[in-house]
This record gives sequence, structure tokens and C-alpha cells, in this order.
Amino acid sequence: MSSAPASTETHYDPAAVEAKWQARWAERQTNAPDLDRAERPFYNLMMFPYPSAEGLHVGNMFAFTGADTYGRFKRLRGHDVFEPIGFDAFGIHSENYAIKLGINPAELIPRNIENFRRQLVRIGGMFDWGHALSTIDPAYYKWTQWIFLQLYQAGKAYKKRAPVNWCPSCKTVLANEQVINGACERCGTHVEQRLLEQWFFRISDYAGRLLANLGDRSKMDWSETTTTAQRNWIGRSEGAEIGFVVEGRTDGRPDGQVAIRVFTTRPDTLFGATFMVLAPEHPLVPELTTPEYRDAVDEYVRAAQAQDLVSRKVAERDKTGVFTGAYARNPATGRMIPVWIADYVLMEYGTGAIMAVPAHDERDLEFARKYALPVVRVLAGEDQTADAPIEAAETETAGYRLVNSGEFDGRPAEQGKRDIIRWLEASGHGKGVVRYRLHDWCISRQRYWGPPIPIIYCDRCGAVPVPERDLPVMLPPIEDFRPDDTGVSPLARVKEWYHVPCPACGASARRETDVSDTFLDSAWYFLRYASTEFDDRPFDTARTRKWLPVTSYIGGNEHAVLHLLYSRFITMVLYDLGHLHFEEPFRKFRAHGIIVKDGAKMSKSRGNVVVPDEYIARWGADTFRTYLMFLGPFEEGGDFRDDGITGPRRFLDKLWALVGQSIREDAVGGEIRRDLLVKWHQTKKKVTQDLESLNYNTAISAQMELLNAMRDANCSERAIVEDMVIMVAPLAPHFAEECWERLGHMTSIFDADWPAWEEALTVEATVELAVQVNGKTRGKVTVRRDATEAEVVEAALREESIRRFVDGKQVRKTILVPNRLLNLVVQ
RNA sequence: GCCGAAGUGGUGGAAUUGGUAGACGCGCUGCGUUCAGGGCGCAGUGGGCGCAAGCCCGUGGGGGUUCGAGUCCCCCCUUCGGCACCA
Repeated sequence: MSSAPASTETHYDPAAVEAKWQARWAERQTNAPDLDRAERPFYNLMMFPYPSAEGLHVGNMFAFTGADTYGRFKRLRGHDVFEPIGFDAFGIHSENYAIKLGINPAELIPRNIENFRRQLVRIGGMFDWGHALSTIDPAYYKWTQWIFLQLYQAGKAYKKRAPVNWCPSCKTVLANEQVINGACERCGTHVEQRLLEQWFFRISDYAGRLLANLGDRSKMDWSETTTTAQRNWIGRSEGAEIGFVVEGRTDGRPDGQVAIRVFTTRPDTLFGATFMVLAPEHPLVPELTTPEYRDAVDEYVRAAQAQDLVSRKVAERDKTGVFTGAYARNPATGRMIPVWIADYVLMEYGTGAIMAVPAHDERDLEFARKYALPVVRVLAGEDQTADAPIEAAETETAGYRLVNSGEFDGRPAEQGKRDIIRWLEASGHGKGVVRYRLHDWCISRQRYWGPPIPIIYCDRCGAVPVPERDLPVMLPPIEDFRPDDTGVSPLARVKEWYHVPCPACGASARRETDVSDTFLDSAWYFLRYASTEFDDRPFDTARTRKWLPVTSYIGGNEHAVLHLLYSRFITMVLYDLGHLHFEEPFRKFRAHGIIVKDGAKMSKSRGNVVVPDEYIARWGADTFRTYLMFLGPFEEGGDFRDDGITGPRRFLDKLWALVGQSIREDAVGGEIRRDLLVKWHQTKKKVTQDLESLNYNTAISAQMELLNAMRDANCSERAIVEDMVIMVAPLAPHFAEECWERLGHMTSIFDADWPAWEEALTVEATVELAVQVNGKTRGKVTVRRDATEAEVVEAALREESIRRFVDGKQVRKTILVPNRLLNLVVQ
């Protein structure tokens, strides 16, 4: 292969250089590590894209470049880096786009994938294309179905009729996570409530473990913003479950048989519970309701069901409710309190019933005021008496003591919680419990574009899992893939696919027509990459032991609670089932920032979307990569400004010219000025540390400083120039390869050794100290490194600019920060 | 409302974690190169006062701790993300 034609010693032509090296990497398999014999495996993962028709946008490029730069850096440091990529190609987003264009996704999506592949090559990613995967490939979703079956057989997948979020526009069920402010995450349509048979995964069983591992640094080194988001999402609450026995029943059964169980985080307020509220769907409602209230209750329950799940959860709505006619006994006060139903109590959280303490809960107070229910203060602040009127709900515990609470009076609220739980347990009225906000994961979708759930329904045998040997259940080709509003997937219309013999008894049976959630596809893709060549197992044991868990995962924080939590859950289940040797899939996770344009998030509606292809065509992939990494801290993102890209381009141009100069002058082994020598070693140290911590912007500015110093000194010493080329390689890989070749090297620069620095050479023999008088900087003084305080003071007092502020005054104190600063305190 | 992140020149952003605020880049100004444009090179560039040496002010606002605060503490304001009738 000839060298790039249009480049010269002083001028560099990115298009030619980049095409040359992309071709050579492919030809020489530069980016394909030996997955079986690698000695220092480093699994460098980034979030695989969903192949939209628009192609990769700048945000994707930013994320991939940051992750790729890290992988290339690790490779130069001697690791065997496996950097795979794939396509998250099933799902509603892809399908909706196909519907919009009227093109079958089976035809459209592969075209998008090809475009993505081209862009990913063009940006210079160190991808091992031999292990690329796509979730729509039957060889992949066969194992997605296999995972479903593993969970099903372990009792972790179940079907139930449930009120679900239904998007009338996408005509499908949505997970709670896909409902944003009452609207569909995809299309913005207002979400309704429907009762449908749905498949769920029991992720809530794992809430405690998922939460506990977040704090375990030996398993998870993650961005704190991400772990915090997961913690909040899992939502642990400590409290008590308390039984309130219903008495005075009217249906002829003896008293004391039915207890309403409530969950509260405030057992300290038990004495203040003056009424109870059940969710309208609560199973006890029909049984408790007395005849004279039956009509009103039925009416209210019907109205509540007609409403969607989401708008019901808007806190600003007026409280409504009805009395059931029933009473239950507050176990603490012994008083009978009325039982109401109201839609502000949700069946899905806690027990679906609450004890209402209006004095110390805003919602309960609002309800009590509306329906004239009693309000009893049971906590008093420091200056309050037990009968101080309640103006607004007093929800604090700090500084509050129990009042009107019998034997517990006078105890601090926090202690009251513990003591009342102890009393509940001793008296059999309740117990301390922990609850989580996390709900089970609804994984079924009444859509076309996903992996069919591998279940067959037989009139005789019931739900029968598809035997493993029959996987994959192929997604059949279908002419009209659009969903209708029957609540049933379009797959039900494919008769020859739908009707199938029962695997157990052979009788005629029907397939499950729902497909699984895209998030299931992406919850295990990282397990597949290292084993893509095996078609008889989802992940090979030896490969998995060698490469997993993932060494480094870099991605967007928009997936902090969806993808990242589901991946952890699936991994944990597979671990429990003995399929994996680790419980947590991502040893290290770093969330990158977001690229904005003109201070606003890029979006089509704002019209500020940056199309990367144009920039790459104009400036080259290396310059584009370097600019993206330079415009701000990687973990914070930054503002994409058109004129900023010239800086990195000039930097590469100047470095190119310096390489040319070094070759021309054959500058080997010359004398290096001491200050330049120090700068060189300092830069090696700083760049190494900054790349390791993903501070790419400062790593680049350090390299620019060294380049400026070289030019100022008119130095082109080969040893320094080669180090500079290696240090820029993670950012500008094609450029670095070409320079490396020009410098006479025959092998890839990524097989070179990362520059080492000598610690002793990172410091100058003399240092310049700032001299302050009373904390104000008044001058500078140059002394030998590690000079004593007496020496520095003496040198400082020799300076005229310092003496001016000191003469005639008494130096009362001196403070020396070695090699940094001297402060003279005078009076 | 709750949780999280952040407010530094004209601008994107640095700041050894309590020690010379503004590195590096963009832009701008002047000079040089050039028929011209671009490009490139050199010098300058936080604000104010000053011929100058230099002085004063300065990291969203207000207070505090300290010899010393962009950094730590308290109060307030603003912006951006996430969650939100979770009992």
C-alpha cells in the first residue's frame, strides 16, 4: 500500500491518511485481539446504538470517541483490548420509524445498520468487527428467548392481568420507566390505563441485592451520579406493617377476622391515625363496604378505573374519596376509626392501604379537612404543647417528641419509631419491614418488531415453554406489521405461525403473540460479544471467564435506571442459576456528559442538530475526535461550537510539521534544554494520568503546551517527537499511525510502548515561589528546589518589591508552602 | 416538593484539591509575510486608574472560618438533569 498521496512533509491530508489506515487495520486485523490467548484482557464496552435512519449524531460520536480513546490508551499501555460494537435494532423506536416511512422494518433496519457501520469505521473506532452483533439476528435473539426461558423455569417470569400503561398512539403497553409525566416516552401521547395479561420479571425480588451491591466498591466502581439514580429508583423505605382489625361488620361474620394491613414509614405517629384509606382497587373494598354506602363506593371505584394510571399520580389534584361504612380499631389508641377509599392511595405501593395521620402528613391533612375528619397532634416541637393547633402538616422528626401517645409520650420521634415497632411486634399488631419502590419489570409488548416470547398455549397443558431445541422462535415475515388497538400483537394475524402443535402433548395449540421489550435485548448483549462465533451456546464458559465482567463501560446517564438496572438484574439471575461466575456485569462504569449546541440540547425541533459526517469530511476524523474530546470534560460534556474545531486542527498540523522537521533534521540524541526536558517528562506524566481519569480536555492541552515549548525552543528531538506521536494516538489514531510510519516504524503504533517518565525529571532544580505579604501576592522569588524556610525568607527580603511592604514593620509569622508560596504576616 | 450536578474573561474551559485565578483553545487587536484573500509567523488580550513603576477591583449574591478561599461552613439567587400523591 502506498503512502497517502496528497500529504507532504509539512502538509497533511486527512481524507487520504484516514482511508489508508482504516483499510490497513481491516486488512491486518489490527483491532481483533486473540480472545483465547490474550494475556492482559481488557473488555472496553460502550453502549451499542439503535440504528436510526438519521445515522450517528454528534452525541453518539462523542460517547464512542471517548470510550474508544480510553480503549486505545489501554492498548498502548499493554492491555489486550477487546472493543466490540453492535446494534440495538429491535424495538418501538425502530418500528415506529418504519411505520412512518411505510417500509417494513425487516427491510429498513438492515439498511440503517449498514450506514451506522460505515460511520463507525469512518470515525476510526478500534472495533473488533469480527464480533459485531445485532439484536435482530436470529442467532442473537435465539438466546434472548433462551434467557426468557431460564427466568420462566426459575419462576422469575410470570404472567398476570394487570393495569398497565397503554399508549393509544404506539398501541402498546409501556413500562413505568417509559412513561414521562403521564406521556409516552416515544411519541408524547397521553398514556391510559388498560387491564391486560402481561409478562413480568420479578426484579423486585432483587431490590435488596441490587441496592446493596451499589455500595460495594469491590464489585462496582461506578459514577456516583449513576449509583445515586439507581438508589432513588429502587427506593428503599424502612417502616412498619401494622394490622387494623375491622369490627362491627355487617355481613354476619364474626368480628376480628379481617385486618387491614398498612405500611407506614412513620410508626411514631400511630396514635395520630384517625382514619384509614384504601386504594379503590383494594381487594377488601367489596367485602368491607356496608349496604348503605355500596352505591357510592361502586361509583367511585368505577370512576377510578376509568382513569389512566399516570394522571392519577399527579399530586396537585384535589383529594377525593368515599366512606365505606366500615370501621377498624387503631391498635394503639383502641379507638374505632372510619375506613375510606380514595384514589390518592395506590394499590401498587406498600399494601395498598394506609393509616391516615392528618396532623403529620400533608395528603392526609388535605383529605381530613375536605371530609371533616379528626386531626390529632402526636408530635410536638420544642416550643409546642400537646394541644397546639395544627396549621399545616408537621412532617419533620428532628426536634419533635411524642405527645398524646400514652406510654410513649416524651420520647424523641426517632426513638418513638423504634419503640413503637418493638411494641407492635410484642403485641402481635405489626412488625418492622423494609419496602421498595421498584416494581416488577413488564417485558411483554403487543408489537411486531421484537423477539417473540417463546411460550405456547395448549388447552390441555396450559402455558408450555418452547423447548430449547426449537429456538429460535423466528419472527415471521409479515406484510402489515402495524399494531392495531385490539391489545394483541400483529403476530396473531399470521395464522400459519400462530397455530402450532403443543410441544408437550402434540395437540393443536397457539403461540404467545407478544414480543419482548427491547430492554431485554440490551440487558445481556455484553455477554454475547466474546462468544459470537458459537451458535450452540449463548456465551462460552472459557471466553466468559477470560473477558467478563466488563472491565470498563462508558455510556450515557439516560440509561442509569433502565438498561443499567435491567442488565444487573439479568446478570444476577444468570449468576444465581449457575450460568455466570459473577454477580455484577460492569466492574467500572463512567457516565459521559452531554453535548449541547448554543447552550441547548440538540434536537430536531430546535434545528441545532450537528451532523458529524460533514465535519469529518471537512476536517478529518482525527481532528473531529480531538475536538470532541477537547471541548469540555468528558464526564460533563460541553458546548459544540463551529469555530472551536480549528484549534485541534492547527495542533495536528503543527505536530505533523514537527515530525517532518525531525525527519529532515535527523534530530536524534541531541542536547535537550533542561526546561524542555522537564516539560517533556511532566507532559508524559500528566497525559497518562489525565487519560486514565478520562480528563481528555486537559490531556490535550498538556500536549499542546509541549508542542508550543518544542517550537519555542526550535527543538525536533526524535525521542520527544515520537513520544508526542504516541501520546496523541488514542485521540488521533490515523494521524499517529501515519506519523509513526513516516518516522520509520513498520508496525502499528498501537503495538508500541506508552512513554515512560522519570519522576526526578518532572521537577526543575530551581522553583519560582510567590511571595505574599499579609495574603496578597507582592512578588516572586526564585530559589533552589526544597529551599528551607529561612533561605526563602532571606531571598524574599532581598527583593525590593517585597521590602517595600515589610520595611518598618515586624514580621510576626511566616508561612511556607514548599516550592509554592511564602506568606509573610507583618504588623 | 425531593434528589443530583453546576454558576470563573468576549467565548469553550484550566486551577497540583486551602496556596501566584484565568493554563490550553477560540475570538479579537496590532505588526510581518502576501497583488489580494486565506493561511502562516511575532506580540498583546479579565476590569479600572496610570506616561511608567505600580495600585485597586475581580470566580452568581450576602455573611463566616483562615496568614491565605474559585475551593471549606451558613443563608440566598439562577440554570440544567432526574424523581414525584411511594404512605
